[in-house]
Amino acid sequence: MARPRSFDPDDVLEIARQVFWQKGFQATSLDEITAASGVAKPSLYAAFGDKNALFLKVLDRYHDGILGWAERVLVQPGSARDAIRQWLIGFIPYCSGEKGQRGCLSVNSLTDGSLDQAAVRKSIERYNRRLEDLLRARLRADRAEFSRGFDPDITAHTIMVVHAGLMALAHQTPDSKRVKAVIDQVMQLLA
Amino acid sequence: MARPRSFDPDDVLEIARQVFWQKGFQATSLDEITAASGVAKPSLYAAFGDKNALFLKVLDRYHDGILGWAERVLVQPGSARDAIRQWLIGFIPYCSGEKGQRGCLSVNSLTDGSLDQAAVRKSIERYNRRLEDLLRARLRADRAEFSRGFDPDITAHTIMVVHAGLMALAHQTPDSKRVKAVIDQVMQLLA
DNA sequence: TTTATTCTGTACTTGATAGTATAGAATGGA
DNA sequence: TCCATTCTATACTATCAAGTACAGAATAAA
Repeated sequence: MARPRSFDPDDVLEIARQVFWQKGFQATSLDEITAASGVAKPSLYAAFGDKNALFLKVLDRYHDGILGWAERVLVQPGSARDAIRQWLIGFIPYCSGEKGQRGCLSVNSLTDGSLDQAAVRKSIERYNRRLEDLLRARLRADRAEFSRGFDPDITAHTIMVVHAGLMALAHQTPDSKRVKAVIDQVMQLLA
Repeated sequence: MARPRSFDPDDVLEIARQVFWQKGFQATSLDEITAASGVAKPSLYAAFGDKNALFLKVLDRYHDGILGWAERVLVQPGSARDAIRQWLIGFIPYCSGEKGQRGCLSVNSLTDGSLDQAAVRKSIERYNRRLEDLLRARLRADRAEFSRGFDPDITAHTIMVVHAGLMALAHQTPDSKRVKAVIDQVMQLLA
């Protein structure tokens, strides 16, 4: 029995994500989000809270999206090798070429010294922990694939490091072939 | 025949580096650098130019420091394996524990979307290129160490990716043992 | 149609910061 | 001692962004 909201919050989060992703948290003003979304500041504040809270919602949404996809890919039947390889290959469009230039919102935020808000750190830590858990679980489950000395725990972490490195260097717009070659080489560790 | 400068520019660059490194470019105000260095803004502007120029000088100085060290370590006698291993091991104090929390100034700047100033990109690209060149040159020179299928070029790039990944994840203050385990595992690729 | 309620848009306040004007201080030479 | 020159410190301006007050618009129920 009141005036309904004139925008879809999820649409605005999607637009805000693009702006934050492109320019980073600090450099993004709410006026830019207003301009991009057509939603004025008071409505943004009413719907999402202040700038920090809005960013946190955007980041969580971003994490959920990637985690959902990872859960699907990393649990598929077949060998652990193939599942993990496919998972890494799936990042290539996002860490090479023009599109890769923005890198990964999560890695960008992690390396942003101005974002020491505890909540942002927590969100990223949780995200990384869950990804690594998925990798480790799969490697442990299919341990029979690998040689005797194989260590699923360290390997899971190494893959996380490689993933973060690819996303960091994505800002230099590497060629997708180059990225693929790195992934192929790292996959040698799963043996 | 005029009043001499009352500060050593190199000292100020060192202090500015610490502040920029801790908080990032955007979040660092010149007032903070003034407070940390004791040098007032007009003197900073006279000596270094505006904030962008100051940051660029800081970043170049940072790059030169690491490159100097890399040149020494990566050219030392013995096997390429040992040289590269030692080089990676040398980063451990900077990408683990309390001290590692700030990460790497170069990686942090690379992933900072607000820093699309061409000059900063160039500086980082040049730095990464020179590091990768050093790695590649050493791997090529000692190719005899490795098996027939070994590819020095891709391996050099993979090491750069791992390096960037370690520096990105450094912000989560990993245990140094964990970092060392990753390095040990990646060194398996040099065989 | 009226009304309570919630949303929206304009315009404002407040605070922070990049960059600078200007006056005065410190130096080496005449 | 005095002066030309260059540096320094205070204080200022201008700009920009976060957050908000308030008036008016839109809805559903009565």
